[in-house]
Amino acid sequence: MGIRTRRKNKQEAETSSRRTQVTAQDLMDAAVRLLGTHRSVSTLSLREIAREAGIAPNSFYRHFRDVDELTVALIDQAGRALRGIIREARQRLSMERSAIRTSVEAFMDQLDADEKYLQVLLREMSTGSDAFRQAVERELTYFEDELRDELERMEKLTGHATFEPALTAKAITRLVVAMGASAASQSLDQRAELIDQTVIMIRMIMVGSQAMAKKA
Amino acid sequence: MGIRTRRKNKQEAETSSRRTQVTAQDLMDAAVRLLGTHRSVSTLSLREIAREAGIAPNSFYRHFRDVDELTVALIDQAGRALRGIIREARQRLSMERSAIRTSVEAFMDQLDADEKYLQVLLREMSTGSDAFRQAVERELTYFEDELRDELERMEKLTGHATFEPALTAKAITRLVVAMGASAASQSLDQRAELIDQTVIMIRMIMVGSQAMAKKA
DNA sequence: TAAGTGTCAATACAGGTGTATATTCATGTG
DNA sequence: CACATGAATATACACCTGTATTGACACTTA
Repeated sequence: MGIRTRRKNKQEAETSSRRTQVTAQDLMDAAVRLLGTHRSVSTLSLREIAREAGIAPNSFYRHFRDVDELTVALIDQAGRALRGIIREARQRLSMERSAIRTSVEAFMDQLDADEKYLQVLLREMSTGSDAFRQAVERELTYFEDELRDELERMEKLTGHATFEPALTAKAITRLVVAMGASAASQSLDQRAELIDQTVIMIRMIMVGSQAMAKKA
Repeated sequence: MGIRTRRKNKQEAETSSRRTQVTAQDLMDAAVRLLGTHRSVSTLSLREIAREAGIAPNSFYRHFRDVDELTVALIDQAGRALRGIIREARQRLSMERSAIRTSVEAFMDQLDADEKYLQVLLREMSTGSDAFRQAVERELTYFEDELRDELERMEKLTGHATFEPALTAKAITRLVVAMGASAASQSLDQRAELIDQTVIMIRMIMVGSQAMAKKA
Protein backbone atom coordinates (compact mmCIF):
# COMPACT_ATOMS: atom_id res chain seq x y z
CA MET A 1 0.00 0.00 0.00
CA GLY A 2 1.38 3.36 -0.98
CA ILE A 3 4.24 1.76 -2.76
CA ARG A 4 2.68 1.36 -6.14
CA THR A 5 1.10 4.76 -6.56
CA ARG A 6 3.46 5.79 -9.33
CA ARG A 7 2.12 3.36 -11.88
CA LYS A 8 -1.49 4.16 -11.12
CA ASN A 9 -1.04 7.80 -11.98
CA LYS A 10 0.57 6.93 -15.27
CA GLN A 11 -2.14 4.46 -16.06
CA GLU A 12 -4.80 7.05 -15.51
CA ALA A 13 -3.22 9.43 -17.97
CA GLU A 14 -2.15 6.92 -20.59
CA THR A 15 -5.34 4.89 -21.06
CA SER A 16 -4.10 1.62 -19.65
CA SER A 17 -1.11 1.20 -21.91
CA ARG A 18 -0.53 -2.36 -20.84
CA ARG A 19 -3.70 -3.93 -22.10
CA THR A 20 -2.91 -4.49 -25.76
CA GLN A 21 -0.03 -6.70 -26.79
CA VAL A 22 2.52 -4.98 -28.97
CA THR A 23 3.65 -7.12 -31.88
CA ALA A 24 6.75 -7.03 -34.03
CA GLN A 25 4.49 -5.83 -36.82
CA ASP A 26 3.44 -2.86 -34.70
CA LEU A 27 7.06 -1.88 -34.33
CA MET A 28 7.65 -2.18 -38.06
CA ASP A 29 4.63 -0.02 -38.72
CA ALA A 30 5.83 2.55 -36.24
CA ALA A 31 9.21 2.64 -37.94
CA VAL A 32 7.69 3.13 -41.38
CA ARG A 33 5.49 5.88 -40.00
CA LEU A 34 8.54 7.68 -38.66
CA LEU A 35 10.52 7.21 -41.85
CA GLY A 36 7.94 9.03 -43.92
CA THR A 37 9.24 9.84 -47.34
CA HIS A 38 12.71 11.00 -46.56
CA ARG A 39 14.48 9.60 -43.55
CA SER A 40 16.65 6.56 -43.83
CA VAL A 41 16.40 3.80 -41.28
CA SER A 42 19.84 4.48 -39.91
CA THR A 43 18.57 7.78 -38.54
CA LEU A 44 15.97 6.08 -36.39
CA SER A 45 16.81 5.38 -32.79
CA LEU A 46 15.52 2.48 -30.81
CA ARG A 47 13.95 4.88 -28.35
CA GLU A 48 12.22 6.81 -31.07
CA ILE A 49 10.62 3.71 -32.54
CA ALA A 50 9.57 2.46 -29.13
CA ARG A 51 8.05 5.83 -28.34
CA GLU A 52 6.10 5.84 -31.60
CA ALA A 53 4.86 2.31 -30.96
CA GLY A 54 3.87 3.23 -27.42
CA ILE A 55 6.16 0.92 -25.49
CA ALA A 56 9.11 1.37 -23.19
CA PRO A 57 12.53 1.47 -24.86
CA ASN A 58 13.54 -1.83 -23.37
CA SER A 59 10.51 -3.67 -24.61
CA PHE A 60 11.92 -3.26 -28.06
CA TYR A 61 14.32 -6.09 -27.34
CA ARG A 62 11.47 -8.55 -26.95
CA HIS A 63 10.89 -8.31 -30.68
CA PHE A 64 14.18 -7.41 -32.32
CA ARG A 65 17.78 -7.55 -31.30
CA ASP A 66 18.35 -4.04 -32.61
CA VAL A 67 17.19 -1.58 -35.24
CA ASP A 68 19.18 -3.31 -37.95
CA GLU A 69 17.25 -6.51 -37.45
CA LEU A 70 14.00 -4.62 -37.76
CA THR A 71 15.27 -3.05 -40.97
CA VAL A 72 15.99 -6.42 -42.54
CA ALA A 73 12.46 -7.47 -41.62
CA LEU A 74 11.18 -4.38 -43.41
CA ILE A 75 13.18 -5.21 -46.52
CA ASP A 76 11.79 -8.75 -46.50
CA GLN A 77 8.30 -7.31 -46.42
CA ALA A 78 9.18 -5.09 -49.36
CA GLY A 79 10.41 -8.11 -51.28
CA ARG A 80 7.12 -9.84 -50.66
CA ALA A 81 5.33 -6.82 -52.10
CA LEU A 82 7.63 -6.90 -55.14
CA ARG A 83 6.90 -10.54 -55.82
CA GLY A 84 3.21 -9.76 -55.51
CA ILE A 85 3.56 -7.30 -58.36
CA ILE A 86 5.18 -9.85 -60.65
CA ARG A 87 2.60 -12.48 -59.78
CA GLU A 88 -0.23 -10.13 -60.63
CA ALA A 89 1.44 -9.10 -63.85
CA ARG A 90 1.77 -12.71 -64.85
CA GLN A 91 -1.93 -13.29 -64.43
CA ARG A 92 -2.86 -10.19 -66.32
CA LEU A 93 -0.47 -11.04 -69.10
CA SER A 94 -2.51 -14.08 -70.12
CA MET A 95 -5.70 -12.14 -70.64
CA GLU A 96 -5.08 -8.57 -71.57
CA ARG A 97 -2.48 -6.55 -73.41
CA SER A 98 0.07 -3.96 -72.28
CA ALA A 99 1.24 -5.94 -69.31
CA ILE A 100 4.18 -3.60 -69.19
CA ARG A 101 2.15 -0.54 -68.40
CA THR A 102 0.00 -2.23 -65.81
CA SER A 103 3.07 -3.70 -64.14
CA VAL A 104 4.82 -0.39 -63.99
CA GLU A 105 1.69 1.19 -62.60
CA ALA A 106 1.41 -1.55 -60.01
CA PHE A 107 4.99 -0.93 -59.02
CA MET A 108 4.51 2.79 -58.64
CA ASP A 109 1.25 2.35 -56.77
CA GLN A 110 3.02 0.12 -54.34
CA LEU A 111 5.21 3.10 -53.49
CA ASP A 112 2.48 4.78 -51.52
CA ALA A 113 0.45 1.81 -50.50
CA ASP A 114 -0.65 1.72 -46.90
CA GLU A 115 2.61 0.25 -45.77
CA LYS A 116 5.39 1.86 -47.71
CA TYR A 117 7.82 -0.98 -47.48
CA LEU A 118 8.91 -0.53 -51.06
CA GLN A 119 10.17 2.95 -50.32
CA VAL A 120 12.21 1.53 -47.50
CA LEU A 121 13.76 -0.97 -49.85
CA LEU A 122 14.61 1.67 -52.42
CA ARG A 123 16.19 3.83 -49.78
CA GLU A 124 18.22 1.12 -48.08
CA MET A 125 19.45 -0.17 -51.41
CA SER A 126 22.26 2.36 -51.56
CA THR A 127 22.57 3.29 -47.93
CA GLY A 128 23.11 1.11 -44.96
CA SER A 129 24.99 -1.93 -43.90
CA ASP A 130 26.11 -4.89 -45.96
CA ALA A 131 23.24 -6.91 -44.54
CA PHE A 132 20.75 -4.40 -45.94
CA ARG A 133 22.29 -4.37 -49.35
CA GLN A 134 22.42 -8.12 -49.52
CA ALA A 135 18.78 -8.34 -48.52
CA VAL A 136 17.84 -5.87 -51.23
CA GLU A 137 19.97 -7.58 -53.87
CA ARG A 138 18.34 -10.88 -53.00
CA GLU A 139 14.86 -9.48 -53.49
CA LEU A 140 15.79 -7.82 -56.76
CA THR A 141 17.28 -11.07 -58.02
CA TYR A 142 14.02 -12.88 -57.28
CA PHE A 143 12.25 -10.23 -59.27
CA GLU A 144 14.67 -10.53 -62.18
CA ASP A 145 14.35 -14.30 -62.25
CA GLU A 146 10.60 -14.17 -62.49
CA LEU A 147 10.78 -11.51 -65.14
CA ARG A 148 13.21 -13.62 -67.17
CA ASP A 149 10.82 -16.56 -67.01
CA GLU A 150 8.13 -14.27 -68.26
CA LEU A 151 10.26 -13.03 -71.14
CA GLU A 152 11.14 -16.56 -72.17
CA ARG A 153 7.52 -17.59 -72.02
CA MET A 154 6.59 -14.65 -74.18
CA GLU A 155 9.35 -15.56 -76.58
CA LYS A 156 7.70 -18.88 -77.28
CA LEU A 157 4.28 -17.35 -77.59
CA THR A 158 5.04 -14.51 -79.95
CA GLY A 159 7.96 -15.94 -81.85
CA HIS A 160 10.03 -12.83 -81.11
CA ALA A 161 13.30 -14.07 -79.73
CA THR A 162 14.88 -12.16 -76.85
CA PHE A 163 18.60 -11.48 -76.71
CA GLU A 164 20.07 -12.67 -73.42
CA PRO A 165 16.83 -12.81 -71.47
CA ALA A 166 18.55 -12.68 -68.10
CA LEU A 167 20.34 -9.48 -68.97
CA THR A 168 17.24 -7.97 -70.48
CA ALA A 169 15.33 -8.76 -67.32
CA LYS A 170 18.06 -7.18 -65.24
CA ALA A 171 18.09 -4.04 -67.35
CA ILE A 172 14.36 -3.65 -67.04
CA THR A 173 14.37 -4.31 -63.32
CA ARG A 174 17.14 -1.86 -62.54
CA LEU A 175 15.57 0.79 -64.70
CA VAL A 176 12.18 0.44 -63.07
CA VAL A 177 13.73 0.56 -59.63
CA ALA A 178 15.72 3.65 -60.51
CA MET A 179 12.67 5.40 -61.91
CA GLY A 180 10.67 4.33 -58.89
CA ALA A 181 13.26 5.87 -56.63
CA SER A 182 12.80 9.23 -58.34
CA ALA A 183 9.06 8.82 -58.34
CA ALA A 184 8.95 8.26 -54.60
CA SER A 185 9.67 11.89 -53.87
CA GLN A 186 7.42 13.43 -56.49
CA SER A 187 3.85 14.60 -56.85
CA LEU A 188 1.20 12.45 -58.43
CA ASP A 189 1.05 14.09 -61.85
CA GLN A 190 4.82 14.19 -62.06
CA ARG A 191 4.61 10.53 -61.30
CA ALA A 192 2.16 9.95 -64.12
CA GLU A 193 4.68 11.37 -66.55
CA LEU A 194 7.37 9.21 -65.01
CA ILE A 195 5.25 6.13 -65.59
CA ASP A 196 4.82 7.03 -69.25
CA GLN A 197 8.54 7.52 -69.60
CA THR A 198 9.32 4.24 -67.89
CA VAL A 199 6.97 2.32 -70.15
CA ILE A 200 8.66 3.73 -73.24
CA MET A 201 12.08 2.99 -71.84
CA ILE A 202 11.14 -0.62 -71.21
CA ARG A 203 9.85 -0.86 -74.74
CA MET A 204 13.16 0.45 -76.01
CA ILE A 205 14.97 -2.28 -74.12
CA MET A 206 12.66 -5.01 -75.37
CA VAL A 207 12.69 -3.85 -78.95
CA GLY A 208 16.45 -3.53 -78.82
CA SER A 209 16.80 -6.94 -77.29
CA GLN A 210 14.68 -8.50 -79.99
CA ALA A 211 16.54 -6.71 -82.75
CA MET A 212 19.84 -7.90 -81.35
CA ALA A 213 18.52 -11.45 -81.18
CA LYS A 214 17.79 -11.37 -84.90
CA LYS A 215 21.16 -10.01 -85.80
CA ALA A 216 23.12 -12.45 -83.65
CA MET B 1 52.03 33.40 -16.18
CA GLY B 2 50.91 29.99 -15.13
CA ILE B 3 47.52 30.69 -16.57
CA ARG B 4 48.20 29.45 -20.04
CA THR B 5 49.96 26.22 -19.29
CA ARG B 6 47.11 24.09 -20.53
CA ARG B 7 47.54 25.00 -24.17
CA LYS B 8 51.26 24.57 -24.15
CA ASN B 9 50.97 20.96 -23.08
CA LYS B 10 48.49 20.27 -25.79
CA GLN B 11 50.67 21.93 -28.37
CA GLU B 12 53.61 19.78 -27.45
CA ALA B 13 51.61 16.61 -27.94
CA GLU B 14 49.66 17.59 -31.00
CA THR B 15 52.39 18.98 -33.25
CA SER B 16 51.24 22.57 -33.29
CA SER B 17 47.74 22.01 -34.55
CA ARG B 18 47.22 25.67 -35.28
CA ARG B 19 49.82 26.14 -37.94
CA THR B 20 48.06 24.92 -41.05
CA GLN B 21 44.81 26.50 -42.17
CA VAL B 22 41.96 24.06 -42.41
CA THR B 23 39.92 24.53 -45.56
CA ALA B 24 36.38 23.57 -46.45
CA GLN B 25 37.93 21.05 -48.79
CA ASP B 26 39.72 19.42 -45.86
CA LEU B 27 36.40 18.97 -44.12
CA MET B 28 34.86 17.44 -47.21
CA ASP B 29 37.76 15.06 -47.53
CA ALA B 30 37.45 14.10 -43.89
CA ALA B 31 33.75 13.40 -44.36
CA VAL B 32 34.37 11.20 -47.40
CA ARG B 33 37.06 9.34 -45.49
CA LEU B 34 34.62 8.60 -42.70
CA LEU B 35 31.85 7.59 -45.07
CA GLY B 36 33.93 4.84 -46.60
CA THR B 37 31.84 2.57 -48.77
CA HIS B 38 28.80 2.13 -46.64
CA ARG B 39 27.77 4.91 -44.33
CA SER B 40 25.38 7.58 -45.41
CA VAL B 41 26.08 11.20 -44.68
CA SER B 42 23.19 11.46 -42.28
CA THR B 43 25.02 9.17 -39.89
CA LEU B 44 27.95 11.54 -39.61
CA SER B 45 28.03 13.93 -36.72
CA LEU B 46 29.55 17.35 -36.84
CA ARG B 47 31.88 16.40 -34.02
CA GLU B 48 33.01 13.28 -35.82
CA ILE B 49 33.90 15.17 -38.98
CA ALA B 50 35.70 17.85 -37.03
CA ARG B 51 37.64 15.20 -35.13
CA GLU B 52 38.67 13.50 -38.36
CA ALA B 53 39.74 16.80 -39.87
CA GLY B 54 41.73 17.63 -36.76
CA ILE B 55 39.85 20.73 -35.67
CA ALA B 56 37.64 21.65 -32.75
CA PRO B 57 33.92 20.96 -33.17
CA ASN B 58 33.07 24.62 -33.25
CA SER B 59 35.53 25.41 -35.99
CA PHE B 60 33.29 23.48 -38.31
CA TYR B 61 30.96 26.47 -38.40
CA ARG B 62 33.61 28.60 -40.03
CA HIS B 63 33.16 26.56 -43.19
CA PHE B 64 29.63 25.18 -43.24
CA ARG B 65 26.43 26.02 -41.48
CA ASP B 66 25.80 22.36 -40.74
CA VAL B 67 26.46 18.87 -42.03
CA ASP B 68 23.70 19.16 -44.60
CA GLU B 69 25.44 22.08 -46.24
CA LEU B 70 28.64 20.09 -46.45
CA THR B 71 26.72 17.24 -48.05
CA VAL B 72 25.36 19.45 -50.80
CA ALA B 73 28.90 20.62 -51.46
CA LEU B 74 29.93 16.99 -51.82
CA ILE B 75 27.14 16.33 -54.29
CA ASP B 76 28.19 19.35 -56.32
CA GLN B 77 31.69 17.96 -56.50
CA ALA B 78 30.29 14.64 -57.68
CA GLY B 79 28.37 16.43 -60.42
CA ARG B 80 31.55 18.08 -61.57
CA ALA B 81 33.18 14.66 -61.82
CA LEU B 82 30.21 13.38 -63.79
CA ARG B 83 30.42 16.18 -66.29
CA GLY B 84 34.10 15.44 -66.63
CA ILE B 85 33.24 11.96 -67.77
CA ILE B 86 30.89 13.17 -70.47
CA ARG B 87 33.37 15.75 -71.67
CA GLU B 88 36.08 13.14 -72.03
CA ALA B 89 33.72 10.77 -73.79
CA ARG B 90 32.87 13.50 -76.28
CA GLN B 91 36.48 13.97 -77.20
CA ARG B 92 37.09 10.28 -77.57
CA LEU B 93 33.98 9.83 -79.66
CA SER B 94 35.42 11.86 -82.50
CA MET B 95 38.47 9.68 -82.92
CA GLU B 96 37.86 6.13 -81.80
CA ARG B 97 35.01 3.69 -81.61
CA SER B 98 33.15 2.15 -78.66
CA ALA B 99 32.70 5.38 -76.80
CA ILE B 100 30.06 3.59 -74.80
CA ARG B 101 32.45 1.15 -73.21
CA THR B 102 35.08 3.71 -72.43
CA SER B 103 32.46 6.01 -70.92
CA VAL B 104 31.05 3.30 -68.74
CA GLU B 105 34.53 2.38 -67.66
CA ALA B 106 35.28 5.98 -66.88
CA PHE B 107 32.15 6.16 -64.80
CA MET B 108 32.97 3.06 -62.83
CA ASP B 109 36.56 4.13 -62.34
CA GLN B 110 35.32 7.37 -60.90
CA LEU B 111 33.65 5.30 -58.17
CA ASP B 112 36.92 4.63 -56.46
CA ALA B 113 38.92 7.58 -57.57
CA ASP B 114 40.93 9.35 -54.91
CA GLU B 115 37.97 11.37 -53.82
CA LYS B 116 34.92 9.19 -53.94
CA TYR B 117 32.40 11.92 -54.46
CA LEU B 118 30.45 9.87 -56.93
CA GLN B 119 29.71 7.27 -54.32
CA VAL B 120 28.34 10.00 -52.11
CA LEU B 121 26.05 11.13 -54.89
CA LEU B 122 24.79 7.64 -55.54
CA ARG B 123 24.11 7.11 -51.88
CA GLU B 124 22.38 10.40 -51.19
CA MET B 125 20.22 10.02 -54.26
CA SER B 126 17.68 7.90 -52.44
CA THR B 127 18.39 8.85 -48.86
CA GLY B 128 18.48 12.19 -47.27
CA SER B 129 16.70 15.49 -47.34
CA ASP B 130 14.90 17.17 -50.18
CA ALA B 131 17.88 19.43 -50.71
CA PHE B 132 20.09 16.42 -51.34
CA ARG B 133 17.72 14.86 -53.80
CA GLN B 134 17.30 18.09 -55.68
CA ALA B 135 21.03 18.53 -55.87
CA VAL B 136 21.43 15.02 -57.25
CA GLU B 137 18.58 15.41 -59.72
CA ARG B 138 20.14 18.61 -60.97
CA GLU B 139 23.47 16.94 -61.62
CA LEU B 140 21.85 13.99 -63.35
CA THR B 141 19.85 16.33 -65.55
CA TYR B 142 23.05 18.06 -66.65
CA PHE B 143 24.41 14.67 -67.52
CA GLU B 144 21.32 13.70 -69.47
CA ASP B 145 21.34 16.95 -71.42
CA GLU B 146 24.90 16.48 -72.52
CA LEU B 147 24.22 12.89 -73.45
CA ARG B 148 21.19 13.91 -75.51
CA ASP B 149 23.31 16.42 -77.43
CA GLU B 150 25.74 13.64 -78.07
CA LEU B 151 23.03 11.31 -79.33
CA GLU B 152 21.67 13.95 -81.66
CA ARG B 153 25.10 14.69 -82.97
CA MET B 154 25.65 11.00 -83.62
CA GLU B 155 22.28 10.84 -85.34
CA LYS B 156 23.44 13.31 -87.96
CA LEU B 157 26.77 11.59 -88.39
CA THR B 158 25.61 8.03 -88.81
CA GLY B 159 22.19 8.55 -90.31
CA HIS B 160 20.61 6.34 -87.65
CA ALA B 161 17.74 8.31 -86.21
CA THR B 162 17.12 8.13 -82.47
CA PHE B 163 13.63 7.87 -81.05
CA GLU B 164 13.00 10.60 -78.47
CA PRO B 165 16.65 11.41 -77.77
CA ALA B 166 15.88 13.02 -74.43
CA LEU B 167 14.16 9.94 -73.16
CA THR B 168 16.84 7.69 -74.52
CA ALA B 169 19.46 9.75 -72.76
CA LYS B 170 17.50 9.55 -69.54
CA ALA B 171 17.12 5.79 -69.80
CA ILE B 172 20.82 5.34 -70.34
CA THR B 173 21.74 7.71 -67.54
CA ARG B 174 19.45 6.12 -64.98
CA LEU B 175 20.57 2.66 -65.94
CA VAL B 176 24.24 3.51 -65.64
CA VAL B 177 23.66 5.16 -62.31
CA ALA B 178 21.73 2.16 -61.03
CA MET B 179 24.42 -0.24 -62.16
CA GLY B 180 27.06 2.00 -60.66
CA ALA B 181 25.27 1.90 -57.34
CA SER B 182 25.52 -1.88 -57.29
CA ALA B 183 29.09 -1.77 -58.48
CA ALA B 184 30.12 0.49 -55.64
CA SER B 185 29.86 -2.28 -53.09
CA GLN B 186 31.45 -5.04 -55.15
CA SER B 187 34.87 -6.46 -55.81
CA LEU B 188 36.86 -5.52 -58.86
CA ASP B 189 36.22 -8.60 -60.97
CA GLN B 190 32.56 -8.54 -60.14
CA ARG B 191 32.71 -4.98 -61.31
CA ALA B 192 34.28 -6.00 -64.59
CA GLU B 193 31.31 -8.22 -65.28
CA LEU B 194 28.99 -5.41 -64.32
CA ILE B 195 30.66 -3.14 -66.83
CA ASP B 196 30.17 -5.71 -69.59
CA GLN B 197 26.52 -6.04 -68.66
CA THR B 198 26.02 -2.30 -68.59
CA VAL B 199 27.54 -1.87 -72.02
CA ILE B 200 25.19 -4.47 -73.49
CA MET B 201 22.21 -2.90 -71.76
CA ILE B 202 23.04 0.49 -73.21
CA ARG B 203 23.34 -1.07 -76.63
CA MET B 204 19.90 -2.60 -76.19
CA ILE B 205 18.46 0.81 -75.45
CA MET B 206 20.16 2.44 -78.40
CA VAL B 207 19.27 -0.30 -80.85
CA GLY B 208 15.70 -0.25 -79.57
CA SER B 209 15.54 3.49 -79.82
CA GLN B 210 16.76 3.44 -83.41
CA ALA B 211 14.35 0.66 -84.37
CA MET B 212 11.46 2.60 -82.88
CA ALA B 213 12.52 5.70 -84.78
CA LYS B 214 12.25 3.81 -88.05
CA LYS B 215 8.86 2.42 -87.27
CA ALA B 216 7.38 5.69 -86.06
C1' DT C 1 -3.62 -21.02 -3.42
C1' DA C 2 1.38 -20.79 -4.74
C1' DA C 3 5.00 -20.69 -7.78
C1' DG C 4 6.68 -19.78 -12.16
C1' DT C 5 6.86 -17.35 -16.59
C1' DG C 6 6.58 -13.81 -20.06
C1' DT C 7 5.88 -8.96 -21.03
C1' DC C 8 6.45 -4.52 -19.99
C1' DA C 9 7.88 -0.14 -17.29
C1' DA C 10 10.97 2.71 -14.28
C1' DT C 11 15.31 4.12 -13.16
C1' DA C 12 20.02 4.89 -13.84
C1' DC C 13 24.43 5.36 -16.19
C1' DA C 14 28.02 6.45 -19.26
C1' DG C 15 28.50 7.92 -23.18
C1' DG C 16 27.80 11.09 -27.60
C1' DT C 17 25.57 15.21 -29.69
C1' DG C 18 24.83 20.33 -31.33
C1' DT C 19 25.93 24.66 -30.04
C1' DA C 20 26.51 29.12 -26.86
C1' DT C 21 30.06 31.48 -24.65
C1' DA C 22 34.41 33.11 -23.65
C1' DT C 23 39.35 32.70 -24.51
C1' DT C 24 43.89 32.30 -26.94
C1' DC C 25 46.91 33.49 -30.33
C1' DA C 26 48.98 34.77 -35.05
C1' DT C 27 48.49 38.08 -38.10
C1' DG C 28 48.00 42.44 -40.51
C1' DT C 29 47.18 47.52 -39.92
C1' DG C 30 47.46 52.24 -37.99
C1' DC D 1 54.70 49.70 -31.00
C1' DA D 2 49.50 49.07 -29.92
C1' DC D 3 45.56 47.04 -31.42
C1' DA D 4 41.82 45.24 -34.16
C1' DT D 5 40.65 41.08 -36.76
C1' DG D 6 39.81 36.45 -37.62
C1' DA D 7 40.65 31.60 -36.94
C1' DA D 8 40.92 28.21 -33.79
C1' DT D 9 40.25 26.57 -29.16
C1' DA D 10 38.33 25.12 -24.46
C1' DT D 11 34.59 24.78 -21.45
C1' DA D 12 29.94 24.09 -20.47
C1' DC D 13 25.06 22.94 -20.98
C1' DA D 14 21.03 20.50 -21.95
C1' DC D 15 19.59 16.86 -24.53
C1' DC D 16 19.31 12.31 -26.62
C1' DT D 17 21.17 7.84 -27.15
C1' DG D 18 21.67 2.36 -26.14
C1' DT D 19 21.32 -0.66 -22.64
C1' DA D 20 21.82 -2.95 -17.67
C1' DT D 21 19.21 -3.62 -13.66
C1' DT D 22 15.26 -4.11 -11.06
C1' DG D 23 10.61 -4.61 -10.14
C1' DA D 24 5.43 -4.66 -11.35
C1' DC D 25 1.76 -7.04 -13.27
C1' DA D 26 -1.04 -10.54 -15.84
C1' DC D 27 -0.96 -15.05 -17.18
C1' DT D 28 -0.45 -20.24 -16.80
C1' DT D 29 0.30 -24.56 -14.42
C1' DA D 30 0.62 -27.35 -10.38
